[in-house]
Amino acid sequence: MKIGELANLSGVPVKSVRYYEEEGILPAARRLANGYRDYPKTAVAELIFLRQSRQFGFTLKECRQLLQLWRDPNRRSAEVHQLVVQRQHQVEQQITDLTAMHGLLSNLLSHCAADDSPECTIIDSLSENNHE
Amino acid sequence: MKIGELANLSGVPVKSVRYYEEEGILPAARRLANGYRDYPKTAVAELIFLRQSRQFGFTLKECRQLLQLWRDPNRRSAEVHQLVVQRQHQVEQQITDLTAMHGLLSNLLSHCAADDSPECTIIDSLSENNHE
DNA sequence: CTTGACCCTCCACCCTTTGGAAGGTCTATA
DNA sequence: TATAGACCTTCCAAAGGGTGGAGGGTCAAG
Repeated sequence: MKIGELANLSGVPVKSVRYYEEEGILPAARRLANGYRDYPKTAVAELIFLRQSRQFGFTLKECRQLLQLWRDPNRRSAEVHQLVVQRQHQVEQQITDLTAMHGLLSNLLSHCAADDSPECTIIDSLSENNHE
Repeated sequence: MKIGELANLSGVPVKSVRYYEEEGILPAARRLANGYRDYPKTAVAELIFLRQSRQFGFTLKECRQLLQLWRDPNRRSAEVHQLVVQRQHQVEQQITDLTAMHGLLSNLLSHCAADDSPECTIIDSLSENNHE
């Protein structure tokens, strides 16, 4: 299977497949006589797994670990679980941060006249030094 | 005022100040005879405003707009308001996305045995093709 | 005269992709 | 047979928002 078909079947862009190979996330593909990359059928599942992992926000490094576990028939599911828990914590942290930010933005918005005058409580708030 | 003092007073790293200048977010600083950048006192407030805006998640492009409004005595506060509303929407979208992701991750975690066996429902779920 | 704290510029890297240029290869059709 | 067009290849650059370091200049105190 050539890279275009793999990309189609997996939903991962051709460019990304090549990038993953370059980064060592995927093993270097076999080559046909003309230099084209040649993939086995199993590569499709691998790429799908990779795409799904990325969608869950795992970095490529984490995806590499996940892929290694995916390929390892002797993996311990606890290890996979651990990686997901870690990711879950990051997501929670991000939600916390964004929620706080949302509150602060609401605060800014609620005090602003939002008219044609130059007086602007938002500008004023952003000018305050929260440093130190 | 030299760049180090400006950095100290504003809480923005020296490197970043130079980067902002290079990116055209800040006007090019005057230079002393020895080539050192020389800032007026007002630059401190400018940098503080910039730092605060960045903390609210505005991109540098948006910060440039905000800074222009900040400097403009004839600004319309409605325009500032608009930028903040936009940012607020982005934050809401991100929270929505992350919350959905959090739910999916919880789902993954709840079904995984997390022990020494290789059977792993997480791996299985990530292998499913949600594409097309 | 040296030390140390500043300052300068320029280059490279982080991460993940995407776009494009320049070129090779294969198949189908005129 | 020529050529179009759909593939494939590699390499370089851009994006955002900085950060780190090399290599060098400047200045005040000791």
